[in-house]
Amino acid sequence: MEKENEKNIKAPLGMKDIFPEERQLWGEMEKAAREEFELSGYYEIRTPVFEDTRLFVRSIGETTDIVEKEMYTFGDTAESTITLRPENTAPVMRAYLEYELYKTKKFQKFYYIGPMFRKERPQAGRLRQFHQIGIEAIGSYDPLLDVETIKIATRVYDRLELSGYEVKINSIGCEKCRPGFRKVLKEELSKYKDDLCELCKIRLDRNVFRVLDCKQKKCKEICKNVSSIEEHICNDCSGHFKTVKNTLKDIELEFKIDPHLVRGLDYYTKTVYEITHPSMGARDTICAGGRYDNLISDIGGPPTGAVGFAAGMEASMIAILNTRKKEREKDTSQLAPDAYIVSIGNETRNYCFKLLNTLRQSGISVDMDYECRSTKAQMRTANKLNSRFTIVIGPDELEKGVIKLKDMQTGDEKLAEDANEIVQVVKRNK
RNA sequence: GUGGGCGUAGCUCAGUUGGUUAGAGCAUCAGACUGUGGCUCUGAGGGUCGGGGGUUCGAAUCCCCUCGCUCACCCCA
Repeated sequence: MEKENEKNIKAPLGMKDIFPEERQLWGEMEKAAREEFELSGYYEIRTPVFEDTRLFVRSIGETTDIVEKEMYTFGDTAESTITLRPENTAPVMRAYLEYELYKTKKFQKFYYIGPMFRKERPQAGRLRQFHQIGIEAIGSYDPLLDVETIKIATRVYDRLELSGYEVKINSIGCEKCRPGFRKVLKEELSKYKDDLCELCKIRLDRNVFRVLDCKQKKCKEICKNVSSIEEHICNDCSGHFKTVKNTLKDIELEFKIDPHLVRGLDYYTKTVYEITHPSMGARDTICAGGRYDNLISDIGGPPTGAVGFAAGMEASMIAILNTRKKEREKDTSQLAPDAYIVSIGNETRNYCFKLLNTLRQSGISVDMDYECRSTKAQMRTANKLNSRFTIVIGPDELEKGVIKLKDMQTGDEKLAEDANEIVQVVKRNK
């Protein structure tokens, strides 16, 4: 027991610290996403990380794994519990409903960025606290919006120089035609029941559609003999799907129809899509989305069409790093200060500190030594920080009232009259 | 929740059939005519070999348990 207590405290399982070097890529992703989203009229909404547990139970589906065993749920009041959001579509819909946005402006576009939580075993690109970037277009059934969201996702990835990703789409029907297809599928698959894997035998009753994306060879073979969703969806869904496909072609967006693409969350209807990347491990989806025309009515609102996607930031990042050149990873130029002040002798330190603040005031990023180290050590630090300039202040400079400026690229040194002159030179070289 | 793999210095790893004070590279720090970086050279610090128990004269090495990480499954971004 005592030994347990002596152990160093670590970050909780499946939760990661992000340090400055790698955070740069996070910033890049966020910037690319925000700019693309806003270019298309999507604006940021921030919802709480906690929600009433019932929101997720109703929207995601009571029998899904997420709700059954992966949610972080805590007691709130005596009667209610709150849950750390496992995804953000339901919270955004909740906000839309709660503020009755549909009354004043039915059609709205939002985007969000932030942490999500699912209590599962961590794996490559899959953590307990992970981050998603997503968009939601609420208040329309227009298939053009399905295409718009897909296009936006690809534009963000293009901007981040991710190559080789694949867009897969499918239609899973609506509440009218899905039950019929579910029944047919179950009947057809039951004929092969003995050959299905153990898991699929269970899925047969629990969630037939999941059999379609089983990875077992035998199950895959069997699925080839089964009729596809496309043959069974209603005219409305079929027409919608056709428009989506044709529009994607019109705007020359490459995609593949994947009849086995099934989503795990209950609220999806009609169009579902996924963006995958081959460089990943077994889990290759970096972005997934689709239409969810029943979600708002499921949680108590008026019938409202909606479509959107969520991209996993950690997963996307792995894909991006896999395709980028290695030099870019090491690029620390963003973290380098414009100048580093080397102070020689203790009596110069106060003067240096004043200069430091003057320069910062003028927009120059600058730092100095706080460990009273030798001149050589301070120079080494300036070099390691990749600082463009070094400012050297010793007793000589102090006495003459000048500032020595060294260009670390050329090695040239010169004397400046005052801080303002330093600012000019440094800014010229930015 | 289920299965596989792996835990030796801050990092990447060596470590022979069990055999003295456990090593290297990189990184860190310090020096090389004391006011100047990168390159080179020299040196230093840093490890209860994940933890606990067992076998043995002797364990990083063999056995058991445990914890951690990781990959995969279920499921999902």
